[in-house]
Amino acid sequence: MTDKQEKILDAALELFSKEGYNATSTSKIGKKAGVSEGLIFRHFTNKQGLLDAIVKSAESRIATVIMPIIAETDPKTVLQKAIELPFSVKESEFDFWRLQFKLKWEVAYNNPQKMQPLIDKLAWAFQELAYENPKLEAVLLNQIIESISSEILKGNLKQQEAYKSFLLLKYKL
Amino acid sequence: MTDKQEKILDAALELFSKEGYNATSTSKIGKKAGVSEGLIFRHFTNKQGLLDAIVKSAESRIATVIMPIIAETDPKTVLQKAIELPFSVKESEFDFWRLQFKLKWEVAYNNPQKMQPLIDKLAWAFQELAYENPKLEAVLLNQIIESISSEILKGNLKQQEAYKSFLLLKYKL
DNA sequence: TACTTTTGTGAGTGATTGCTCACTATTATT
DNA sequence: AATAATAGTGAGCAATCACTCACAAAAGTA
Repeated sequence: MTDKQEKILDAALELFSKEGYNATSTSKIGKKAGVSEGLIFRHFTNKQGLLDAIVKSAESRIATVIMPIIAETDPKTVLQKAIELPFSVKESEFDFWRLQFKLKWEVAYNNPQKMQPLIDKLAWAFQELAYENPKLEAVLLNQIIESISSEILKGNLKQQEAYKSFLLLKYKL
Repeated sequence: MTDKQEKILDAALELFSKEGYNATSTSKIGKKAGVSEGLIFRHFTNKQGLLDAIVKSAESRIATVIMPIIAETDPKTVLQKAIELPFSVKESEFDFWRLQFKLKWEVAYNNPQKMQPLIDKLAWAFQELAYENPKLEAVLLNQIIESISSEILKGNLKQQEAYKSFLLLKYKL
């Protein structure tokens, strides 16, 4: 991975995230990365290949975030950490996460369930805590977490601290 | 509103919803609508104007769906109707709703909070039912409703009936 | 009927798109 | 030092983009 390759990936991530995949031209990416347009195709074959590279690197990044929750052995802590997840996203990573959510609405990009391991762990936690319907509880909480994330990324969620406490209370944490 | 104008709007709605705004060319819209490309610009000025027309007609459509809930006087029925909302969307209207959700991620399109009246009504219902934090409860339930809707639109939500019952039970309805 | 307005066409516009390619600069291998 | 492989450039490609415009058909009005 050369220096310029990373510059290209960074520029593409920012532009795809802010303007969208189709609205971003390869010429814009080259300009933003300070690189000739042709180099993009040398390294990533085509525009889709550039997106693929970004998505691939995303998978490990997502795994990193989810891992500490999966590894947790106390069910209450699992829920707590899961709820706190969206509130702890750093602003420097907003571009990255915004792109992830955007891609969910792009038919072109086939979206595998990257959050499934987390859902499974949540189901386990709810089971341990003797909830009546642990699987559906897990699906619901995962939905809540994702929608909080997207609201935060869009800058729409006010009084985040109050909302976090409210949720923790709801799950008796 | 001429016959061909509606044909254009229908074609644009379907294409914007399925492929995305930027990925849809005006030539494709004209072809799908069975109309010369130039006619699009005669009636809607430019491509953005076409999207604007769709969005404008969307507002009344959304109001129609929300109205019966706003008009409801029994708090429990308000919650029940709100929860049932996403499960009752007809497949023939999927294109329309999918576009609404897609636009939320387009920076280009300035998104006013069309659901605010519903959130306010939910807050009122929770207040009536003596919930501790009615406003945050309303925000949460609205988020749940929206995320269920998007999961259904993406074809990702299995066992819908079980999930609906589960939610109704959670809110003691 | 004569005239005006609106609806509709389709060829044509310059700009931009994703991408190629002949070429040079740099780095790695022998 | 000579050779090979890789990294990088930028002009140029056909295709497509959103959009215009001169014109014809249809509809409305007198």
